Amino acid sequence: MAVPERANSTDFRLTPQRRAILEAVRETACHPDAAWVYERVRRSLPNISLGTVYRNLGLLAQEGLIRELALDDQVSHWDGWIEPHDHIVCIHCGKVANVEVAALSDAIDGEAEHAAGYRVLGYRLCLQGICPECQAGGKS
Amino acid sequence: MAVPERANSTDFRLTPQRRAILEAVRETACHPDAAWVYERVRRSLPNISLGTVYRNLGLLAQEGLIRELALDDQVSHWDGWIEPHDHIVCIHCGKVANVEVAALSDAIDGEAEHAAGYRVLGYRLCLQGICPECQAGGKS
DNA sequence: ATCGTTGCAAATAGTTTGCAACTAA
DNA sequence: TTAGTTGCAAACTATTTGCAACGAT
Repeated sequence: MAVPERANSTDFRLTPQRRAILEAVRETACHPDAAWVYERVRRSLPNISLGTVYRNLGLLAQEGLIRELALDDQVSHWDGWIEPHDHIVCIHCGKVANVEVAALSDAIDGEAEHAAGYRVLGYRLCLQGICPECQAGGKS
Repeated sequence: MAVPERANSTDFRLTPQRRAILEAVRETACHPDAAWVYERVRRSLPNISLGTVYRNLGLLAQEGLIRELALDDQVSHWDGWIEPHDHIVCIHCGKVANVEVAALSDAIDGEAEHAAGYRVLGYRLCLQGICPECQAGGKS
């Protein structure tokens, strides 16, 4: 369960920019996109560029330190929690929460033989719903 | 099970462009993107513009005549089969096939109470795997 | 010295939009 | 004659890339 502190590649330097990006993604529960991370990191590193943020979000994910989310959005979102889990998106406000659908992995493995002859390696699941706040606000 | 021929809105005209786009999406099993549809439709309507294709893919989906896919791709894909079903993408060649994971809906409903207080309305599932052709081609 | 990394700016890809002309009821 | 639709082109958004300068080993 320990969060990796060290990257996989030997020649992957954890520069101040990368550390700040990693911390920004880890410290929030909001599943941010690149623009959010950019604004957040600029507080401590005002000269960082958006290109560097994009570059390093991808590289950090490649190193296994963060995860790219599979939301149905046209912008990429990122998650500092790298254990396998899924997400639910509020269709009203867009807020994202983590969900663990334990029974799902089994259900999917059980259905694998129906998968048109494909060998099934994994899945991406994203639930849609209404968050507690929007329910309270009278959204149906 | 009948495929709708008529759109939901009264003032939605099934113009030649729209009919051609609809037929193109329905006639193929390849789950095409806008560029593919554009090229296909240009055979019969050489002057159609890409903007019209984009516009009408969205409108046809809004009318319930086609579906937008929830693949993990940065480009939108479309499906003429509008009954609820999911998809599996080959991680080698990108080919998309339909899958029906019957047990899934129940499994997800059963897990709904764990969904961080959200009211669960639906889900998007996309399996990843290796297609028969790539398996035969020696891909692991 | 080397080689990964950065900031900047330009480029790219996919998609959307404004608008005048067109078209069917 | 009106309201929806089209083709065109420009605009837009998210992201990627080329490159010279920088910096840690």
